Amino acid sequence: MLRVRFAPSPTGFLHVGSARTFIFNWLFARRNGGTMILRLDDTDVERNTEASVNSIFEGLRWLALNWDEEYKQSERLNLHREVAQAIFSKDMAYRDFTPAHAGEAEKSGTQGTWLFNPDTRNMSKQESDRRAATGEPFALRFRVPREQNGEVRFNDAVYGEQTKALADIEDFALLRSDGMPTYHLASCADDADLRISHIIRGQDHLSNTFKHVLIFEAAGFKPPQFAHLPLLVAPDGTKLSKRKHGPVVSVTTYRDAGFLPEAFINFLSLLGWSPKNDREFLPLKELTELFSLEGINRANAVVNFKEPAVTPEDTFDPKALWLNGEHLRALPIEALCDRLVPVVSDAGYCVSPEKLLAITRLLRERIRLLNEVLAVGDFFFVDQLPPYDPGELIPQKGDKEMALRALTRAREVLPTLEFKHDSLDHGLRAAAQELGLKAGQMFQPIRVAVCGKKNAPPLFETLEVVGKPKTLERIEQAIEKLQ
RNA sequence: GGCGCUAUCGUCUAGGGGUUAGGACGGAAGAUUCUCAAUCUUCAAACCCGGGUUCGAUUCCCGGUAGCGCUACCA
Repeated sequence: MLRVRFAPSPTGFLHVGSARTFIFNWLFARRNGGTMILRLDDTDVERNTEASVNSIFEGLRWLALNWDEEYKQSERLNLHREVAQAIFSKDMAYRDFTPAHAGEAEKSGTQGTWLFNPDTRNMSKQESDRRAATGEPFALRFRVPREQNGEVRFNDAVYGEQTKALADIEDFALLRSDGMPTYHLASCADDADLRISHIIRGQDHLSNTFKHVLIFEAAGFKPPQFAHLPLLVAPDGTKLSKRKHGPVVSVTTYRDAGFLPEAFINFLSLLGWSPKNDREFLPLKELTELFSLEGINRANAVVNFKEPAVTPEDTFDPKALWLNGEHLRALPIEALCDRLVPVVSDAGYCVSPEKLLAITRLLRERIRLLNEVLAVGDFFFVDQLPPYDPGELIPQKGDKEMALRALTRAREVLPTLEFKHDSLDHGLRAAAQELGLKAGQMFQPIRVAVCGKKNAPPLFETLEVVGKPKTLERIEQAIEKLQ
């Protein structure tokens, strides 16, 4: 039975790297009829927050990819301790009475590599037992059998055969001095207990995997299949981090900007994985059918945002924006309209369903993010147009006088027309001809008058939606502006 | 410092002992059009460096360089 897990540690919001790991696990599970497990790796009491747990669920809920089982490591501490005890009883771990953080300076700082502390590693069983009996706190360390001169090996589904000399692996901790399991122990104990068959996770764990193999074997478990994913990095090449890169790496930033979850998933799936058939636009269904571990790449992938990020162009990878536009346009018009409802109402606008549907039709090819309807189609929603430069009313190769003539003629003609595409088309073209204007020279002043900007959807359809009273009112205002 | 991993257009990637090194985004130009967008066409744009192996390497091997990761009683 194929079982995979996504195991975030709740120390911040859900970021895109984690989301991608989740997505790859999900795709793999669904592709192969396996079980998707969500496990909160919350053994670091110091750094875990409830807010982070909520934020992770919030992000996952938005993705709308379901999981089948759910666990919390903090509720499984007995299991972790049992596994630690089993390893200790085989003498493959030992007590380290060094106070926490005491050896930090020598360990990490300078040039030498810290591997173990001979004093504690070689402490006699009698002394160890005696000191433990007095209640002196200790951490439990794995006794890496370095004297065997052997190596640890495993076969990674992405990176291939991996080996590392035992002599290069330090005596890592299994239990902290407060009795809490470390990540390595808890993770392996749970993976074994939950019968995880494939561990798909970030490449930052590739080096750790040697330790994990050691734990699995010491505890008598068969290690699962590992598949490490290349990291998602910022344009500067460093690993995406919440601290360094801020909200641009948060899943909720994408949600709040008006991404469609299916587009977001599509975008992330293409970072570090390829279907190898030149397809880029991939709905979830196809992604699920196409996904395989063989398509996973080994080199880190850059999420191409710009810093400092202010506009969507800066904040999001251009391909993400493009893909979202594609997914937007692939949606049936009613479905897109439904997605737009909360965007419009959250902005404080009140529009009838029929009108919003008509607006959706006009805007769908002009937006890449849901929220762009607000900026691109503001004139559909507001009563009073925001201020604009009256100079915009002046058409190509024309002057103020021409704009005025076009608008005054429009003011005369429009009341007599039915506000439907064909009627407006005939009426306004005829008017242009009478005035000796090109169609564009007639239309632009009207467009700017009604929309408050030069770039907008086609004129007749737009007027149809804006309606006769508002159109005339805005033309009137434009004429005043020009005079 | 030690160990591990990686290296194809600006970015995401395909490919692989002999190719005009393919696609996508983005960029440029053009077509279409009442503007914009969408759409279509075209163009510019890459095999990190040095040694091998070979008739022939971007591809295989070794070395270098660079980047990233791990090196915590974080995960």
